Order: sequence, then structure tokens, then C-alpha cells
Amino acid sequence: MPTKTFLNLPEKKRAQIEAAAIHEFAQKGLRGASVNALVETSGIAKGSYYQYFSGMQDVLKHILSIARQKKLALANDLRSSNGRDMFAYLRWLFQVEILFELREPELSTIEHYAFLESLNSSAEADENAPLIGGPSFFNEFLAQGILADDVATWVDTKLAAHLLGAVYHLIARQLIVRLGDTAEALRTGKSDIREDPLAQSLLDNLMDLLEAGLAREPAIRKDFYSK
Amino acid sequence: MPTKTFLNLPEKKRAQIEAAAIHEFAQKGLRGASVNALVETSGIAKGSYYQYFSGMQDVLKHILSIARQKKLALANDLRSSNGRDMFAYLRWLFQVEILFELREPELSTIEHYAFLESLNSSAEADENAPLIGGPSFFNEFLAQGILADDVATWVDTKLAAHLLGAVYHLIARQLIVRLGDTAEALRTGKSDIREDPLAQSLLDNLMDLLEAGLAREPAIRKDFYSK
Amino acid sequence: MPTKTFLNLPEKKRAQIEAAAIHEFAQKGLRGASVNALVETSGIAKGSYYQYFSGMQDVLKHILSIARQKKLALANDLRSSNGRDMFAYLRWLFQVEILFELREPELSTIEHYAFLESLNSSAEADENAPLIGGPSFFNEFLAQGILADDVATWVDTKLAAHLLGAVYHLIARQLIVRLGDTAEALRTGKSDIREDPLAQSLLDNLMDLLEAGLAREPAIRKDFYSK
Amino acid sequence: MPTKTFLNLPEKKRAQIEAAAIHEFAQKGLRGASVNALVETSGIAKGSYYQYFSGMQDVLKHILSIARQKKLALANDLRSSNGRDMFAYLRWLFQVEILFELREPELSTIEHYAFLESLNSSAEADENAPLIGGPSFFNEFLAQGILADDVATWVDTKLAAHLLGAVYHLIARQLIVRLGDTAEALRTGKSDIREDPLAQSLLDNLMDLLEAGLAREPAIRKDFYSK
DNA sequence: TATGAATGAGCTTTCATTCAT
DNA sequence: CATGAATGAAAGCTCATTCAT
Repeated sequence: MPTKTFLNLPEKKRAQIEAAAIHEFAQKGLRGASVNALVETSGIAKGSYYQYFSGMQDVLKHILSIARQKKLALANDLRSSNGRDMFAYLRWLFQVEILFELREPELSTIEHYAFLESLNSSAEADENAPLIGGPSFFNEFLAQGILADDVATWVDTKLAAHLLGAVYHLIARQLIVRLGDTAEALRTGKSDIREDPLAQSLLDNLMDLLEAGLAREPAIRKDFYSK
Repeated sequence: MPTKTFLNLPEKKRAQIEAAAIHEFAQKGLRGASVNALVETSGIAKGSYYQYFSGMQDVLKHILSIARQKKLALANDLRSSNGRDMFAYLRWLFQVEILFELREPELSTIEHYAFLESLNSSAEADENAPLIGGPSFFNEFLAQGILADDVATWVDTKLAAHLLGAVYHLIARQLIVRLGDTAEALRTGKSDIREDPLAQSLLDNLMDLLEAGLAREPAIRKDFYSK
Repeated sequence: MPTKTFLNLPEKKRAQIEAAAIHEFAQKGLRGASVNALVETSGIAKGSYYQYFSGMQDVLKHILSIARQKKLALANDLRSSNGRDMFAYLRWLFQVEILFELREPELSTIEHYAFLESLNSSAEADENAPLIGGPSFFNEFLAQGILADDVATWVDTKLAAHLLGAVYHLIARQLIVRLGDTAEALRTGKSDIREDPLAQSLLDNLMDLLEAGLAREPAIRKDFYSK
Repeated sequence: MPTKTFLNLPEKKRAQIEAAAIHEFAQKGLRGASVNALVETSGIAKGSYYQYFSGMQDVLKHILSIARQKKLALANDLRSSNGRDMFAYLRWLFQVEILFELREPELSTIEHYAFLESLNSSAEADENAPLIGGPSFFNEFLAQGILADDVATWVDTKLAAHLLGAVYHLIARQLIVRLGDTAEALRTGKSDIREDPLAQSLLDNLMDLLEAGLAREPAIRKDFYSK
């Protein structure tokens, strides 16, 4: 919660400070970010900093809220009006995640850090945790999935939610690596992630993994590990 | 690689320092751990510290190697001689992970941190990365699984490996939370994780999720997300 | 290049810090000077120090520039408007050097140190090297001297320049020792170095040595070294 | 004065320690040399060091005595039995200096450092000061020169001694630079410094400078410095 | 005599925060 | 409100020296 003073700042100056903060956090991590460096790169006076924020934790909160806003905007752009089942929705989530990582790599990195921190911090609700993909998000998501008959009833939702969360947060970068040159086209908007063939095939595979598991038709089990 | 001086230290003193280091890393993270604090809590002189290690990075390497040793020992204790298919092997991996988390929570936390760091550090082989669950481990694992006909051929192994890695590293704590009081029994060895009913049911569910996916018999897709 | 912060400091405080730095360098040498000691004797906080300078090297540069300024001012005071030949000019240089050593003994010591360091550092232009008496100064000086027919054409200018440099930098203290009580009178300005008889006789002798050599009329060479 | 223990050390071990010390002093200067580094590179135990020497100052003294010995030996090799006048003797001194610099560059550097330190240390007799070229050496030298009628009687011997000392200590490196490729031949002994034409011409020039001064036949003085 | 582990003072540097202007 | 100078605690690391074995 930055000061009112900060929020009333001329747009340009505020953006400048935010950009510096984003860069600082992305580069040095949530804990490594330093006031001195931020003040230096943002060009504001040291005293001003303490009139805008109560500390780096405060800056972080603000940056994370910006991240959420931008991701939300991106999600809205991408949303098609078609009805979808749960897995189509999940696929959409991944698409958003990939685009966000491509277009706002620093913010994505910061969100990433925040997610990891939230894993370590004790069970207490971490207000830094992301809304989408946060602890309770996939719980509800799967509960609805069961209601809608998209998810088998035997599935332990809490367990599966945790699993989904892990995958959701850690898979985007891997997907981008696999996209190769296509990534650039997606980033600039030249190519639509909903139609790009490579992106589709990768997501198909991922979704099948989640939907159908590793072994849809398990062969007769053999001796696997022998040593 | 700690100094020979350190390795020749009387067992008791060495253990004391290692314990302090483990505590420090677990509490403050890989980057937050400080020489000063370690020196203070371990009771050695600052000068001595630098006769043992070249820096905190050096200490970390040592601690990680301890973690690997202990996990390996634990794995050996747990190994049954039965032949197993790939999923049985995977289940065993999770069992080891759970026990390790229970018995060496601080070391487990540190390994956890190291895994997360390895995700952020560039693709170059990170020597801090764990052997089991590391970048290439599940790749090979799945490749063998396909050969053994345990894994469907359509599976993109690199993608699935990343997915498995994410799940493997992030799920143990969740499982323990779900184990409730049983956790204590497993930790002390009163109960065998291979036979405990609650542990078995949780792992069954997890393995089914991985093996069979979220929706073994996917219903006809409905409109899921509507808002 | 000290910080703007330092340069904007109230005159008194700045002078105080500079004096402490000069004392420190003169006493402990260019390498032995320590931040801690400077901070202690100058009475500023350690943190402040790093807001003024980037390190001791930075302080040194500043002190050397002060030395150059003061010496220049002194030279201007001493300059007579008379036209002079090269040796008269050289004599003037020595006079300046003597007065500088008398009036700013610590600064002179520091310049001295800097000259010696510049001898050891590789041929690359050392920015700490003094302007007057520096590597290239006497080279040009002698070149002009030859043009003006003040210096014999057979003289190897590079060699002679090195020789002059050595003498120039190392002779002042010896001269002062020889001046005895007169030194004090010169220092306070009671006596004018351009007119003081003792100073003149010493400089005459020195100039003759340089101008005419050790043996203007070398006797027939005898067996000198016999042992 | 190293311990008797040190002097009784097996030749090989002692030489090894001395070599390490020489390297250390030459590289880091008389003050910068550190016990730790010496112990490390010499391969002796830290405790042993304190059984051989009372401190780095002690090591330095020993090294300087080695330097004197080696220079003396070199001088003896070079000495021709011919009678010489004072300037021939001086020329011989420079030849020794050049060869010493060429053959024992590290020892020469250390002697160089010691000379410079001796200039700064107060008038008290510095036992580190070199014998040849030291404070009193050239005094006597010139006194004898006057007796032998090699030096003009008007010369202030103390002043000239200082001057000679400065030149003697600071000129060798410059001469070597000027020798270019010839230096290597002199170092290895392929060429004799007493006969090598380039060396002779350089020394001729230097000796003439000292003997005859800069301006043997000074032209009528003109306006030299005008600005 | 030889060893090398132990030590704490000391070094340079960075840090978040306060406060007078 | 804005500024940036001031600050001292704390960081990582090196050092010469001691001393028990």
C-alpha cells in the first residue's frame, strides 16, 4: 500500500519509479532488492522514497498488484466468448501464462518469485500470493470440475490442486523454450497463440498429460527398476 | 568443497558447525544466509570459518552433499527387492521424498531452495541441482518408461519431465499436511510408509493422477467457465 | 573525483576531511592509508565517507589535485617576470620545489610517493603522476633546451630527462637539510628564496653540477679504484 | 636476523623459502607482503615461519642481505684488473647495476623499494639501506674523487652524493629499456656488457652527462622560458 | 622442531533509515 | 512535499600471531 502521495504522482514519474522497482526485483530477487539501488536507478531522492513507501515490502506489494492487473488485462484480450469445458479453461490459463511471460518477463519473474516464497512461508494466508494459481484457486477450480463432471470423482481435489499449481507456475518457461522462434512472433502479436500450430501442439500435449495422464492404456507392468 | 582442515575436525565439532549451517540456510534461504550469523550460532571464530570454507557458496555445496547422502541412505533403507514397473518406482521416489521431508525437514527445505534456484539459473548445468529430480533425471526416466511401454508414446517426454519435476519437488509438503498425525508415526519409524493405510491411499491417488490423468473417462465437455 | 556531495560540503568540514586525508597518506603511504583511520581522525561517519568518495584511490586523486593547485599557486607567487634561459628556469623549478616541501611537507611527501609509484607502475600513463617532473615533462624540456642551444647536442635527451626527473624529485629534502635554520625563515616567508645567500649558494652548486658536470676540467685520470 | 634454526635448514628447503619471500616482496612491495601469502607459496607451516623469523621485517633483512651478496658476486665477476679513474669506477658501478637488474629482477626491485623507503624514513641510519649507493657511500666516493683530482673542488660533495644516489638507483631500468633486444643477450651472458657497443654508447652518454654536465660549452644564455 | 588449527581485531564496503532544510 | 546529507550497524573477508600437539 504505497502512500497517497505516491499514487497522486504525475503519471510519468510514477511509471518511472515502478519500472525501476520491477527491474530491481526481477534482477535481484524479492529479498536481494535494495533501497539504495532502487533510489539510484529510479532517480528519486532517498527521502522521497520513504514518503512513497514504508519499505521494500511495500514496493513489492505494489508491483505484484501491477502484475495482476496486467495479467488480467492480457487475459481479457485473449478471452474468446465461446463456452468452454474445464480443460479448455485450463488451456486458456496456460495461454495467458505464456503470453505474460513473453510480454512481461520481469513481472512474470517477480510473480514467480512470489509464488515460491508463498510455498515456503507458513500456512498463514500470504497476501503476496497470486490470485490465479494461488493456494485456494485450483481447489475451487477442481471442485467445480467435479460438479461439472469434467473431473473424475475419485480425484483428491486438494492434492490435485497442489499438483496443478505446481505445474501452472513452473511450466511456462519450459513451454517458451520449446516454442523457439515462434515465441517472438507470439510476443509481438504477429501470431495468435490460440491458432499458432506449434503452440497448439504443445498445449495439446500438456493438456492431454493432465487430462489423460501419463499412461492412458497402461501396458502390462514389467520389471522396471532393476539394479 | 570445504577445506581438509574442516574435514579433519573432530566429529562433534564438525557436526555442530554443519547443524548450524543447515539451520541458517533453512531459515534464511540460500542467499539470505550470512557468515556472521553462522559464526555466531556455531560458536566458531570468524577466522576459523574462513579456514574451513571459502565462502557461503562453499558451505552450501557441502550441505547439499550431506542432503544427498542422507536421502540416499534413506532410499536404501526403504528399497524393497521386488521388481517394479515405472509407476511403482515413482511411488517409491515419493515415499523417499516424504520420509526425507519428515526426518530432515531443514535439509529438505534447503534442497527445495536449490531446486528452485536451479529453475531460475540459466540452462547451464547447475551443480547445486539435485541428482534425483534434477533437470535431466525425469527425462531419462520417461524415455525408459516409453521403452518399457509404461508411458504412452504420444507423450512429449521433455514436457512431461518438467511436469514431473515440478510435482516431485513441490508435493511432499502437501502430502505431509494431509497425513496429519500419521506423519509423526512415519517420522519416528513406528509406522512403515509402505504399509500405512493413509499414506497408501494418498499415494494411490497421486499416482492415479499421474498415471491416469484427471479425467479417465472424460464426460462430454460442457460449458464450464461462464462469467 | 570526489562526489558532488563532498564538493558542496561546508568549507570548514571539507578542509577538515582533506587535512585528515593528507595526514593519513603522508604518514602511512599511498597503500598503507586506511579508510578506518581516516574516518576516525576526520570525525565523519563511515557511511559518510562512502558518500564522499568511492574509495581511498579516489581520495588520493583529490589530494594530489590539491597538491598540484597549491604548488602551482606557489610557483606563480615566485615567478619573476625576467626572461630566463633554461637553467634559470630549472633553478626556479628547484626553488618552487624547496618552498613546497617547506610549506606543505605532507603534500610534498604524498607527491613524492606518487612519483615513486609511477616509476614502478608500467609505462602506461599514470594519471597520478605529477605534471611537473612527470615522465614526459623533462623530455620536452630538454628538447627545447637543445633547440635553444642551452644543451649540448650530443646529450641523449631521454636519458638526461630521466636523470633530471630523479634529481628533481629526490633532491629537495637534502637541500632543506643543508639549509639548516635558514629553512624556517624561508618557510615563513621572512626570507626570500631568490635572494637568501645560503639558498643561492646551494642552488648555484646544484645548477653547476647539472650544467657543468662533476669534472669541468678533469685532471689527468689516475688509478682510482685499487683494492 | 633469521633464527639459527632457519640457517641450519637443508639447503633446498631454505632456498625454496627464500625464493618465495623474494617473489612476495617483489610483487607486493615491502609493506604489502603478507605472512599468509608467504607461508602459502613457500609451503612451510605457519608455525615454522615463526620459528625461522620474528616477522616480515626480519625476512626482509635476510632477503636484502642475499641481494647484497649476489650483487657483490656479480661485481666480482665483472671486475677487470685494470686501474681506473673515478669515472671508470662509476661506469663499472652502473654496469653492475644493469646486469643485476637483468639477472635478478626481483631482488633488484626489492633493493629499489628499500632505497625508496630509506629516503622517507627519518635520518636515523636505516640498516635496510643498501651499502653501495646508500647514503654515505657516494659521500666517501666523491671525497676520494676530489682527493684524486677527478672531481672539481668546488663541488659540494654531500649534494653531489645525493644526486649520484638518486641517479644510480633510478636509472638502471631506463637504461634497460633503451637496450632493447640487447638486454636479453647481456642477461644470458652471450654479450659482455663491457664490450657491447650499444651498452657502451649509452653508458658513454650517461657518464658524459655526469662528468661534463648538460652544457659543456654553454651558449650565450637566451630567453628560455617565456609565457 | 615442526605443525597447522584457532583466534579476534581489523579491513573495506553496503545497507535501511532518519532528519534538518 | 521534496530533498539528500548523515549515520552506525552489519556485511564479507584478511591478517599476524599464539599455542597445544
